[in-house]
Amino acid sequence: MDDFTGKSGCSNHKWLGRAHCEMCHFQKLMLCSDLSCSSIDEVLQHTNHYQYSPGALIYGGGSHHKFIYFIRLGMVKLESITHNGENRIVRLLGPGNSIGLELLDDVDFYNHNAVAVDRVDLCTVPIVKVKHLETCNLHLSRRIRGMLQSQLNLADQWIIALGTGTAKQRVAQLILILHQNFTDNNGAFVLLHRDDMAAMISITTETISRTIATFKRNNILFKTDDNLYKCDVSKIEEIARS
Amino acid sequence: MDDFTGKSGCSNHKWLGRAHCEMCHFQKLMLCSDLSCSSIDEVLQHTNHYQYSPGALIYGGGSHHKFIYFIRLGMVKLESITHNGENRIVRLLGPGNSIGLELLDDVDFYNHNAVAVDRVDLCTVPIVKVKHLETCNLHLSRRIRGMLQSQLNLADQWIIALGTGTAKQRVAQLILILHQNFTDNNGAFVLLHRDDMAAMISITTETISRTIATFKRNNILFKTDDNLYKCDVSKIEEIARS
DNA sequence: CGAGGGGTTGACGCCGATCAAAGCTGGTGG
DNA sequence: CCACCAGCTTTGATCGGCGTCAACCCCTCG
Repeated sequence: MDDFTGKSGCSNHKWLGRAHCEMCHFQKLMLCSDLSCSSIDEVLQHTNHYQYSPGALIYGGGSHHKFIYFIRLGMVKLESITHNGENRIVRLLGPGNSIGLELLDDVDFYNHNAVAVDRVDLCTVPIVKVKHLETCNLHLSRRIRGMLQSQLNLADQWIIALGTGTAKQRVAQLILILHQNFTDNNGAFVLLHRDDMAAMISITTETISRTIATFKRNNILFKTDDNLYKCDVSKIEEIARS
Repeated sequence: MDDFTGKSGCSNHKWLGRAHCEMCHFQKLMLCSDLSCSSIDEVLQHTNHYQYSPGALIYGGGSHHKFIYFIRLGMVKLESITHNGENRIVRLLGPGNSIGLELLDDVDFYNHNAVAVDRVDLCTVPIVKVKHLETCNLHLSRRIRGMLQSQLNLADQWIIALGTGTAKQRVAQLILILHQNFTDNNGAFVLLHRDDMAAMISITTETISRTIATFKRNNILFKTDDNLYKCDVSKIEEIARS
């Protein structure tokens, strides 16, 4: 189940081949320009491209794979367990972000469970390779710092937006986040499962369901396609801002 | 008011001289060992040591000082404004942490208001100097990444601990955080103002007051000195874990 | 067809917000 | 030195929002 080195997919993920970074629009982001001390080819030989189906576990807090994951497609949720045993989602990440960066700090385990929400495409790079590159590639180390900073900004936004206010306000904030960060090319977004929302804004699934139902009735939120939604942004904002 | 380059203190902060990093236990952390491409002295000439009194604003979200701050002593709160205009505290930082790192990403403004809770001692380093060092000093760039990662861990903990559960549980979690991270050498900690707590756990000051009152009555929390408290850790944990 | 999982809706009770008032403390001025 | 005031904290009474428990609906899958 934890076979990340071989080629064949197991139940929850599928190997799509070595990464073709020369064709990847993330190359300029992650392995930019001048690699001086190590050949980029050497790294690429250890970079694999996988696909995960919805609900699949990418890594668990207890596991110690030694990889960093660069998200190419789809949505990943990072979840932790609270002290009284509940699941809590602390971040929602999309293409361009990467997960597992905590391993750069010489710790043995990931801090969260990472779970695919959508169908997710990602590239895995062995942590030792990233560490090695980091020591000699200025752009990469900057890029990594930037990714951490942006995740920190996300976490702050999470605290501010989803931790305060009434149920209606929180749901509205969550819809705003989905609308701003996870719209497809038609401007529509996928509504998460009720219990995922509950794990984000600390409100019961029933209350969330009720709130969303009233949003639909008031034509603030409407289904465009199967499980695809659009929203009246200004009204949602108005609700979110109390 | 924004004079950070001169020597004289203004109302809310006092210049304590150039930094004496050779005597500072943070040197090994921030400006470690081998500085190859730039002389450390050049940086130290721009590194100042300041002291802030309780409640003083270190920097504001709107201001663009160009400094990174290394906290040497005391407690700093980072606060943001929510969409409906309330203050929300997103992080509590102590000695060894640094604030203002977001400026490394070529943004013009800080992300938060940074306010001294205690009396705070800190060192300021111009952002351009840090950027310069970062490009040529491997240890420093690793150290910065580590600080960002630890702040990200703090933010996650914040989301998990303070965003979930009943009022009683949240207050207990907050006390645990204070106990774990901000005890003096006697094992006691300062209880924050009620409205600061309110800004952390999203609960009204009245409810917080009531909760703390019952904690005191049940001998779970007791005042040892003027505004210094200790707590029965196991009982607090028991409450926090529902 | 039935079983099962996720979503919706309803009824009710409690926790915590809200409004109000009264202690408490430190600072200021007479 | 005391009187006074302002700001913070505590406590009380009341009300509403949300959690809880339960039933039901809808869709998918076997």
